Amino acid sequence: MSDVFEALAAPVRRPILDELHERDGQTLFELCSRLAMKHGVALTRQAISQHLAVLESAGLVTTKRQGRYKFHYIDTAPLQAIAERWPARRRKRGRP
Amino acid sequence: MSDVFEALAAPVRRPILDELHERDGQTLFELCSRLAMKHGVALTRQAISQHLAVLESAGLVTTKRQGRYKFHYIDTAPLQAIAERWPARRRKRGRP
DNA sequence: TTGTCAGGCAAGTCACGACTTGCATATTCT
DNA sequence: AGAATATGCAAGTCGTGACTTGCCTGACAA
Repeated sequence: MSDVFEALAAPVRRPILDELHERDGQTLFELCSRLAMKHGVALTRQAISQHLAVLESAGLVTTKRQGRYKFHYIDTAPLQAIAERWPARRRKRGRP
Repeated sequence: MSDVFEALAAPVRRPILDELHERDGQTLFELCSRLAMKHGVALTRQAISQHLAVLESAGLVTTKRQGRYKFHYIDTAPLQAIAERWPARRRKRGRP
């Protein structure tokens, strides 16, 4: 589970999740072009591929191979677990 | 808000939040000893201090100065926002 | 005032992660 | 078969962040 935090650390990986959240099941090339267009991400294909590998090993992205294509799907389950690790508390005293 | 992710990236900073979540309003020295005891964190006081500064600038920790003591409080509000950025979706197709 | 305790500032080292470049593999099309 | 497409592997560079060390500031007590 600690992989999730490190996966979200890099600023580029958040737009990747945004993209997959908006349009699930994209291929690597698809993601590259859409990230460049809408999110201003100017990275090589290999860079995006490495980021996807990190996200996948963190459980935030699952993949499905089909012929020469590899489709990427977002999995938001680990993200929900973050908020549950430190549940909201009542305020003990007034702090500005 | 992107500071929150970078703040959570370092593995040592998560036990710090755990400690503050369990016992809110600790001082720096208090945190150091308790982290060493219960979480096996063997870091210098300055290291913990720097981590607390990162957590504070990310909005995850607030502080209150009182005499020569500085009390630290956890703020879980930014953590809830993480889960809301990528809301859970219905599964589009069966993926293992 | 002098000593002690809590915390802060600054600079330096060091390792790890992010990107790139270059080549290799596998699948589909003609 | 051969070319084009989609992706993977490996090594190398480079910057940034995590820790430490050393000294300084401010508050309280004797």
